[in-house]
Amino acid sequence: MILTGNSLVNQRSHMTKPSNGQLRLRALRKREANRPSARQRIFDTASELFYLKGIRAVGVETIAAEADTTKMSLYRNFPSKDELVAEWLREHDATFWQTWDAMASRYPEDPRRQIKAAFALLAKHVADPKARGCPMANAAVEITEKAHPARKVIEAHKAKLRARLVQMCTQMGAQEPGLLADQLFLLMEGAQVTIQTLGARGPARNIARASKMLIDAHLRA
Amino acid sequence: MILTGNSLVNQRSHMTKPSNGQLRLRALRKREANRPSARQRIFDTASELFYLKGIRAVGVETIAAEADTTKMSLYRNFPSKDELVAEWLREHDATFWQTWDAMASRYPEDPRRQIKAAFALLAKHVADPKARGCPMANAAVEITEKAHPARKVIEAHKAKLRARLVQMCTQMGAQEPGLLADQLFLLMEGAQVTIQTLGARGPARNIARASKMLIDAHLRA
DNA sequence: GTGCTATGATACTGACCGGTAACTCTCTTG
DNA sequence: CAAGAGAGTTACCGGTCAGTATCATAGCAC
Repeated sequence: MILTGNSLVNQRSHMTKPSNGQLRLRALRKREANRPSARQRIFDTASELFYLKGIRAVGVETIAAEADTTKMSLYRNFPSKDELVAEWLREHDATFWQTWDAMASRYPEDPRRQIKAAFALLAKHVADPKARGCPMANAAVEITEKAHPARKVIEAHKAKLRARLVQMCTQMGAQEPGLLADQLFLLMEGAQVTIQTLGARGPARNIARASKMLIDAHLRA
Repeated sequence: MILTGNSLVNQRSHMTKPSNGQLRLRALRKREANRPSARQRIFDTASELFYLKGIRAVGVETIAAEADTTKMSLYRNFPSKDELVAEWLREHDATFWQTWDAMASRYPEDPRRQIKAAFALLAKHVADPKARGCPMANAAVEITEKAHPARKVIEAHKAKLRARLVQMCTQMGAQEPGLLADQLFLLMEGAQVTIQTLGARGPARNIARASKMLIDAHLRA
């Protein structure tokens, strides 16, 4: 115990109280209508930071601070940073397929148009100067440990995408659907990775034409 | 100073000496004929570890230990870890173009064969189960800081590669050399990145056929 | 009111990070 | 033999890492 002026101040500083001004501020912020839960804020912040700065470059402390909460709330909602990363990718997988299926259902029975729409979406994403490629592929580059919980999410996602492409190419009547699907896959992955080295004005900007030409060549055969 | 038994032992422990056995071992290893310099060992070890485990995943201490030396030797030969990373990529750039030019000079005036040979090399690399894609592209994913010394190395490398492809496609007589070059570039980058998610049996294994078909389609036009 | 749940705040652990100081040893070159 | 360069060794620095313990508080349900 330390004697300060005429008041007793407990040495354990987690017992010291914030000023009244601070208290009122926090109370106000907490009462904000529709304020997302701590879990949601942490998840959203982590998703953004992982994508923009990279997984290893972002610490849990930074995530918590940026989400306007503390590390304890992070660890109350997620078992570990690795699991938070895996969760982020799981959610990305879910929304990816949601978008994909919505797009596909707009052109039922027309795989050609579906693929065209998919590449249009990709072209749009790849033209965004803030984009930093595919979260899955980037994570695969950063995470080399075979046992990391995110790895199976990544591999499953990419395997599913490849299978979908094969399916579409088959429906389209391509003579070598496997080859065409892989070619399209390589174009997609290439576009996402090149924007990180040559930007939106690099090879990625030709992604739509590139895919069209490839499909035409296959269907001509 | 501490009195231990009847001998004076300086408290500063960096003055404590290793056992005679340790000394003899180190002396022997040091005298090994043709043992590369500390700098070389550090550089080689760092290159391998950065590539296989990732840049951020490898600490300077680990590099030094794996190179059978210490951190001090690392910092005597390289100003910082960031510069060591940049050096690694600079060397990769140099050997890349050495290989490329050697390959190109084997088929002078025949850009078609040159490209075929380039993709054959890529196919071989991509089939290696230990390969982890392109060091440049991987580094670009890991390094998000705009000021990092490695960034300009990466961007210059990829820009040069793209320019070379355009040049070759032009020589080949393609009607849209820029488009063909970008398509080939996307295939290359895609192949390197997909082996990290779907392995050598993924889409990357069709890289040679994919490029051939693309070139054929362009030349037919 | 009384709990209960979610959240907040702070301090702490042990490990590791990149980077440096200070000193010793050995080999080479003159 | 002397001088210098290259290399090795250990301890240390301040900072950050992921993860935990402990207590406080605010809102809600009953």
